[in-house]
Amino acid sequence: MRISELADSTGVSVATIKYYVREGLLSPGKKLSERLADYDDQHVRRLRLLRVLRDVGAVPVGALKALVDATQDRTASVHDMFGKACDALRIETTVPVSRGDHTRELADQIVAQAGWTEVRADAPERDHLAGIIEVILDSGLPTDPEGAATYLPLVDAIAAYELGQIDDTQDREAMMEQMVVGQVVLGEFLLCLRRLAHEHHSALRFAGRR
Amino acid sequence: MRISELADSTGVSVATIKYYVREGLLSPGKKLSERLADYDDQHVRRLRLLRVLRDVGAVPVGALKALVDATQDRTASVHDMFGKACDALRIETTVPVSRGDHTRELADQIVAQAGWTEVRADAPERDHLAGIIEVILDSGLPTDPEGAATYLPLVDAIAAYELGQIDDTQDREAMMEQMVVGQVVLGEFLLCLRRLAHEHHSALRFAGRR
DNA sequence: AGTCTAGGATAGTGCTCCTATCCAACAGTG
DNA sequence: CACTGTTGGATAGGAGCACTATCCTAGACT
Repeated sequence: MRISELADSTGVSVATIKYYVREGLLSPGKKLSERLADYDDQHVRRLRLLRVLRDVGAVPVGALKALVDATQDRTASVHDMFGKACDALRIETTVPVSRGDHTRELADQIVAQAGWTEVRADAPERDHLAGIIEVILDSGLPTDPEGAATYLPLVDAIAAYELGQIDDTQDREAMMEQMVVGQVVLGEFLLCLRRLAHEHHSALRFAGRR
Repeated sequence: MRISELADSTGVSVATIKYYVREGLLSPGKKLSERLADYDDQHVRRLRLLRVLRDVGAVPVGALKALVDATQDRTASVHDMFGKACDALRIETTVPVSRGDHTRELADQIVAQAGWTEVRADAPERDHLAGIIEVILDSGLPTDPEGAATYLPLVDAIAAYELGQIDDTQDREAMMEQMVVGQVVLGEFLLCLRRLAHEHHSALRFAGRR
């Protein structure tokens, strides 16, 4: 398959494909000659994946690169690979770097309380959680921070379900794809459902009120 | 309070404050004279809110404007106001406009199954859900689409809890603020917890595997 | 009286994600 | 074999967003 066919069958422009190749998101086609290369189904798959992540998840190109790199590293275990994927997909929102150890302690406490014993002690996600907690406390949200307890079993059930869906009879790359798409697309799905539920419950409570 | 003091006490630059005023995110200070205006605590609050939404939620400035406008419209009920907030906060990710009615039906079915009877029949969120479902089906995710059933009670519990936290003894604007911050910051909180849970469950399942 | 600052307008910056153009080297076609 | 068209590679250009910097003059403060 030549580059123009690849473009046609994915709906991504030739210029964009070249850009992705330059950025290392897509391997160059197998060179048939100096001026002709061959692309295969792998390229189609990869390109579709990249577009879904960008279109639905607004994943920045740099994060996509990190994802690709993580898949490439064949020395890492599947779990380490997933860990890198999580790190890459945590969109860099600016949460304050926790000004004290207090919120970090709270974060660790939450993880412990949830029973997530396998989370690395130095996972960047823990700091991120601490940052978010700090924002919550600062914002004067009426939410009692201990209310985290409400979330934990629910979130755990969701994550367990999602992980359970992964088909581990396939190869590394396919598993990574499932993990990443699941994280991004099902994340959107989740937030979308949540907004719908908000609308419903808000109606019950505030429908007539001015 | 003059503009420079407002800038100092919120950490937002004077130039940015002027920009926000221009964009209608912040009302101009009360003019004391042709060349001097007075800003008060309301401005500080608003500015802090805007920064949290942008920093944590990466909410685009245009969406912030929509949020402000929704708050301003005093003819709408609290519920309508919340509805507009939801619409504004649905970050415009490009999900395909459902190519058939099939996914839209699935979406409606899910809403019905969840028991969210109060969701408007023409809520844009329904179409968004349909789009996401379409992406899920297209991606060859191993997730059985009926698996939505797993999510519904969990999401419903989360949303009900969050709505329950809103303190309705306060005024419109304060309620809106709680709603919006809750949606954005607690949304981040939720996704962060979910990533942690993913790490835990992935470790249990794939720790040793290459 | 002189310096400083506010407010308003407008232009420019930095970043990201493409998109367009140019080029020489082939490939396929008659 | 000539001709048209496409390719990979390089590089420049452009759109959109969220600011940021500059300029200006009326008025405040000392």
